[in-house]
Amino acid sequence: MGISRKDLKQVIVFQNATDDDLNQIIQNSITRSLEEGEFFFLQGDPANYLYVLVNGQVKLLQTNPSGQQVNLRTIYPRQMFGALGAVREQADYPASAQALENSSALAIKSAFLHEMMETRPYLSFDLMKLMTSYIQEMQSRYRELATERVEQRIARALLRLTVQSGQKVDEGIDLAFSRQDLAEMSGTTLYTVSRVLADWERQGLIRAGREQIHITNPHGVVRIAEGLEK
Amino acid sequence: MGISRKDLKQVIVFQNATDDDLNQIIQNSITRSLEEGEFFFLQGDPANYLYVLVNGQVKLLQTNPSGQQVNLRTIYPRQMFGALGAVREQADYPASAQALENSSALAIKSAFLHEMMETRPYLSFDLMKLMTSYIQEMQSRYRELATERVEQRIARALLRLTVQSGQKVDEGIDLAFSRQDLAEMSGTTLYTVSRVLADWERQGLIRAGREQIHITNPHGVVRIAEGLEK
DNA sequence: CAAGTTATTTGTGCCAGCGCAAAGAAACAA
DNA sequence: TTGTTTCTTTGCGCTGGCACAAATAACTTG
Repeated sequence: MGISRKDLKQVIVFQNATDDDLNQIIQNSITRSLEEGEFFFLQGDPANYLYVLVNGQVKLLQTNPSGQQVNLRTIYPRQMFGALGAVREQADYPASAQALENSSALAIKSAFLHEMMETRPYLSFDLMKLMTSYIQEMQSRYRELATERVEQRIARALLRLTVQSGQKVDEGIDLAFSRQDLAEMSGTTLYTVSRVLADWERQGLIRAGREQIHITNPHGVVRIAEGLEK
Repeated sequence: MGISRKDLKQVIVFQNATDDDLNQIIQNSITRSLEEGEFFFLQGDPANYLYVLVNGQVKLLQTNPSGQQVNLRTIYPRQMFGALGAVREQADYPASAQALENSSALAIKSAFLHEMMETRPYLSFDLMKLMTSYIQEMQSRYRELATERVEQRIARALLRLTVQSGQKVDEGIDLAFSRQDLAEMSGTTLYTVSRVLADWERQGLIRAGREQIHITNPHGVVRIAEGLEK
């Protein structure tokens, strides 16, 4: 199952690409399909390809020498990942990309995009916009981790997920993530996440189940995220 | 005191610029000189200018709604800062830039660079390289903050500073930073930094004074940063 | 449906690191 | 020199959140 020009045009970085450009990109790429749990690439691998997720869900994570890992971001369809390598030659991926469910992605040769960018300003330009948003997000998350307490960070993680993937439901929002996921996203442990969620459930803010969270009172969660509640 | 083409060429982002480009940049910019403690811009201001530091030292910091702040990075001469606004129109600075000592910087109109980039691929390209390095650094720091303990983070902060600004001395490295600075850089409090440094001094790793740290045993600090010591 | 696997909850103990406060030391001013 | 400011140290109490372990609970598989 391939990807059409029209699909590719939905990708933020390619929104200004010409049809001819898109065709070239498609010609210089292949589709990779992975099962849940498999990796598109590992931290430290040479960054020879960049990816556009076609379907599924992919987690970007970084591991430190002693094996602990943190979630950097979750990738949804039509988003690009692994693009850092297209900018510097001979770069290595600074993070790993793991499929959270069966996923397929378009793999574009880094060197090819690199070359295209040298003659197509709009492309670098759109990629830069993407990068600035990453920088800002990482800066905010860094600040949050440094200055905010766990409850607040978990609330923020939930809200971020809501924006990215939660389907709005009349009486709340449904999310499908494990305590472990949440812990990695908010820089804490699954034990703490479990306790906090149990607490919120008692307060009637959410209803929690196995690998899913239903936010019944989004406003209350926002208040916690903002640090308005103690 | 102005800045010459030759100086500007030292700036990483402008390394591939033509003389004509550099002249244009100089013509579309002004020099701003600030006293210690003053701000080039504040978080939330419209990002109308980007800066190239000519001399002095500038701290980029982010503040949360309740006023706590974290250090994002320190800028040294010939480095660019506040560039995010050149990419998105109508952007606001996501952080504040404060002069750590009397400093002067070349202020370039964001809109002007924006325009230049539309016709000069090399420019966006070099700026992208800079951005990727920021992203990677923020990702690492985020991971460190999430998974490493205070001692380790302080050691890393010291090493980062060593690379950026420390003059190598035969028997060690001299750094001029306050406990407060170190605390903001490693996401902790000045009390903790003070205690940790006192401890290291007892172990003979460093000698510490008011606003300065002399690393006598760099290798030992590296070991702590790597997490090899308990 | 029984057994196995994976996710979650919860109790308990513990300590790293925070926050406050107060005192000391260095730098600066006049 | 003496006061003032700024930076640093240190004692002390406190607690948020971690670590481990064990019990549930939910899902999967044959």
